[in-house]
Amino acid sequence: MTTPLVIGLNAAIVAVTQEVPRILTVKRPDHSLALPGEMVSEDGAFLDALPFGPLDARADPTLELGLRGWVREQTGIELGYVEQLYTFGDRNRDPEEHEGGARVISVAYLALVRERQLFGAAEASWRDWYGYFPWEDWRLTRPSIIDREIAPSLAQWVAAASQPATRRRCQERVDIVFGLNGAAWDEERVLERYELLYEAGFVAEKARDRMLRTKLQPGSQNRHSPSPSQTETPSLGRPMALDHRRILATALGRLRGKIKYRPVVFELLSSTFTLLQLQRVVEALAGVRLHKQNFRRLVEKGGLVERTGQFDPETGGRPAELFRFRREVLRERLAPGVGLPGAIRSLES
Amino acid sequence: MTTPLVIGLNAAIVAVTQEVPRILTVKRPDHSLALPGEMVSEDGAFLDALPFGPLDARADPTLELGLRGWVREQTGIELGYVEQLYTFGDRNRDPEEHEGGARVISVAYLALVRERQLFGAAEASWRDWYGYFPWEDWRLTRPSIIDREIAPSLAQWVAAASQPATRRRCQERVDIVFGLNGAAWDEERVLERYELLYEAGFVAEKARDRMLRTKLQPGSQNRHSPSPSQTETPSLGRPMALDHRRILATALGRLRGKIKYRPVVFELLSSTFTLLQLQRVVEALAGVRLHKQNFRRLVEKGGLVERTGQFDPETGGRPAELFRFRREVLRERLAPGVGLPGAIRSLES
DNA sequence: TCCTTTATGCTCAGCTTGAGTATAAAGAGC
DNA sequence: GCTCTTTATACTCAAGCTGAGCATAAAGGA
Repeated sequence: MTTPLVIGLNAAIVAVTQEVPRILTVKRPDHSLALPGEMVSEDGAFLDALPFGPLDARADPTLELGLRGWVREQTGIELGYVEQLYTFGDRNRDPEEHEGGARVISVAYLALVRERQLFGAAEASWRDWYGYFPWEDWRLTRPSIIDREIAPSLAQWVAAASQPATRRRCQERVDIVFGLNGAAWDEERVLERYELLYEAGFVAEKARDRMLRTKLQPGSQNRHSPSPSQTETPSLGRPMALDHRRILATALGRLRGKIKYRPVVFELLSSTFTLLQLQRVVEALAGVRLHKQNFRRLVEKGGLVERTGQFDPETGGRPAELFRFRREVLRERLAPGVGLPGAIRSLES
Repeated sequence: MTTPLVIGLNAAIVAVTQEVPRILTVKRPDHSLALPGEMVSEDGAFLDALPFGPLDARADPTLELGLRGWVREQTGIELGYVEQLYTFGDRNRDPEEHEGGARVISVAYLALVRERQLFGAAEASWRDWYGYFPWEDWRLTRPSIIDREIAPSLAQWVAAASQPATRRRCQERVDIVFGLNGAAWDEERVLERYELLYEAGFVAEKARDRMLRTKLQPGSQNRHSPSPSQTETPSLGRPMALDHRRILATALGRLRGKIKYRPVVFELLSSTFTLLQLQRVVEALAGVRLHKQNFRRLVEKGGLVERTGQFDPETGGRPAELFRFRREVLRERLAPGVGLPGAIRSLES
């Protein structure tokens, strides 16, 4: 009767150590290796994957509890801050497994953990997330990969479109999304950038998915507006298993948005910190450098932190005062709803 | 082996007509009627429900396409703007159906449609969403239900807590969430408000769920910190089936947030409109009155609209110019990322 | 013509933001 | 000790945005 269904629970578990944002990955056998003419990850037989576990429909009372449960089992990490991200349900998300049978719907979560911790069972490791998205780190300089590879490749892709109107739309999209030709870089558009590269065929996942899909359904023709130049398609960024890089891009974009209006960064910091440490973590997430004095002004005036009176002598220069997060703001935050033009409080209009 | 799983697709379909925000509901037989001593909706044998359809794991290539498909079938509405909201997966979301068997995970979507439209099959109707959340409409005045019913009821609930510390925390939460005792009203906290009322036992769904749950699992004791005074528990707002009011609250909160930073309101308006019409729609969604001149300044300076040169003579006073949405802003929006203190564009820090 | 109603333009003070300048406090080298 | 380097932190200033209101314009009706 009904096709069997599996609910997968994926976690993008984020930590920041030494100014490097990291994501917890596990090794997953590369099923595509069995096929001929297949792109293979550098490591050979394994691909990076986000920690994954199926929902136990009988035992897990809640999706989130299910997630916490097997993350604990699998990595020894007790998750703190957890937030549901998105539910991925496209068919052929997972063209490899379950070929005959079950369809996998994945509910993805974002989790923030405080510092890197040791973990137990599975073959897990922390990886710099900019390894997967080298074009996202603008802290030191505009990433060279953009001008060296992305822009030319995408230009080719745009040029390959037959209709002039299509070409214009594609060009516009490329410019907006990657901040080219005068458009500003918007650090939140992580997912849009990844999806554009995927569509254009410049990430390894695209080629892999196409190959697997045609193998599974030999009759199906997929028509993408402009098709990538088949000559030397670059493979940008480190690939992941299945659609996990898409999930990670979603997580990254969401997190970059969220730190701007909710005090979630503190989940990543130890209980006391200097303002520069705080700033560095925000910068690591946002992939952008910030103005120090203004940052400190904002944070202090926002009542987000309070002084401890203690100092960190390890700064190299004048010792920095240690601060702690003021949990009270969670309750105070009276008007996080900035944005409505002139919300009338007095109701006498 | 595995408990059977069903993926449900729920849609909160929103339209605004004559300054009333409406939600598309269908009638659903009230399964709890079969039980003794049950709270019943005013209509008797039926409860309002959000349109719902199961995912066809074999046929639907995408969750969103599945949703669009059966919304078309069921109501004749062709959805335009659709956005995934949240995935609800708690066990006992649906204590009525599937008692022996399947667990239902619901992926909820928010959809915006342009004006009210006619529809085809099922018994569907548009309802003022403030019927479900009478405390959310602050346009004319602070809703009287807050001081008349909510505040006293919640005060009782707080007082019922045994621990002083618990009492303090609950009081704080009540104040923040409902804007009492000096806290400001935050129109985005729709879900928090509903959940607080649910926890405290002042919405009909709580009593119903509790009854059904204890009936299904007679042994289970649920312990909520303070339990509601069993005397005369009010039933605030019109109830819905299952957890649909929770889903609706999620939709409302999300929409109220989104209109502030993405031009989605225009999905609800016809192609040309006066600025006051635009403002009224925003106000209907936000549940708050806005300052007219400042609203128009913001909208115009933001480049969101352009004049048509035509005028609407139906205003009652001086005719208002008709505007249209400038689709280009979708491409322009160069820096929607307001919020990072001093993002350094020049990268020379 | 006057009044009412809505539309629209303009002002003004207070606050926030972006970008600096200036000063303080530590350690290292002499 | 003094000087240099390094980082921390305080303070300034102009530009722009926000909240609130005043003023004028253009219609219809008494």
